[in-house]
Amino acid sequence: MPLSAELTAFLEKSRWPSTLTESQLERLRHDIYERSFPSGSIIFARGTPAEHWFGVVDGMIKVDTVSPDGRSTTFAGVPAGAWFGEGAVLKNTPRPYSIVAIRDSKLAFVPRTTFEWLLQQSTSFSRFVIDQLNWRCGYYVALIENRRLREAPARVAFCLSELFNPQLYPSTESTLQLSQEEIGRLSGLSRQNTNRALRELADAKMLAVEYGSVVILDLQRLQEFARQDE
DNA sequence: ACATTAACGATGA
DNA sequence: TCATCGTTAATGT
Repeated sequence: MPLSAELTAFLEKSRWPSTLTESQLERLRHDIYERSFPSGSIIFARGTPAEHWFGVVDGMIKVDTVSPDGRSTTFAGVPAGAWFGEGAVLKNTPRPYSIVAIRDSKLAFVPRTTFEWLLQQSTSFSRFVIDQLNWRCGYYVALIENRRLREAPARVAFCLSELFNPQLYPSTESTLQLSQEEIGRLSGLSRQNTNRALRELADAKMLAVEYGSVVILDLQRLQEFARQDE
């Protein structure tokens, strides 16, 4: 069965497939498949076995947990163009987080056996996965620093600007279709605080607030504002 | 004090 | 009609 044009284009713009040999690509094309999820749907609940590595072809997903009393914490937002889930696949343990579609989304599924096979077959693929894990680690170190030392606007600036991390999220578009509620979850702030922080950032012309989305106007200043220590 | 939650009307898709 | 937004009031630590 031939791949859809959309999935083919997605693989072509991803960094790692171009480093594979033709026979490795052949197996990848054979094993990979695509599925769609409506906004708000739970793609995988916490605790389900990690049988796949994922690419976000379209839309946006988040990784979060829900406590017994119904409150949720978001650990990461993953925009279109990114690959994720290697941690749980490598450990071969149940997923410690839920994966939820924030918008209507399309995901590429790479089965665990294919993923493991590529790791063994291709040093450049292994290197891609190592780099990916390393950048994630760096992200969480910076996140902890940011959250302990900075005020709300800088926290929001950090979470938004990190969605443009070229290694982890290489093709994020400047309009982020995120409600202020979701941005609050990502930043660890209430919606009301998020709203105030966003309008401060908008006053400084770093971004523009629109209905159901924010438009990044000056990514460099947003990054500087997120990281500068005061 | 301060942030978070609750609650409200207004407004956009 | 429903989601989202901006604001104010109540609540909690």
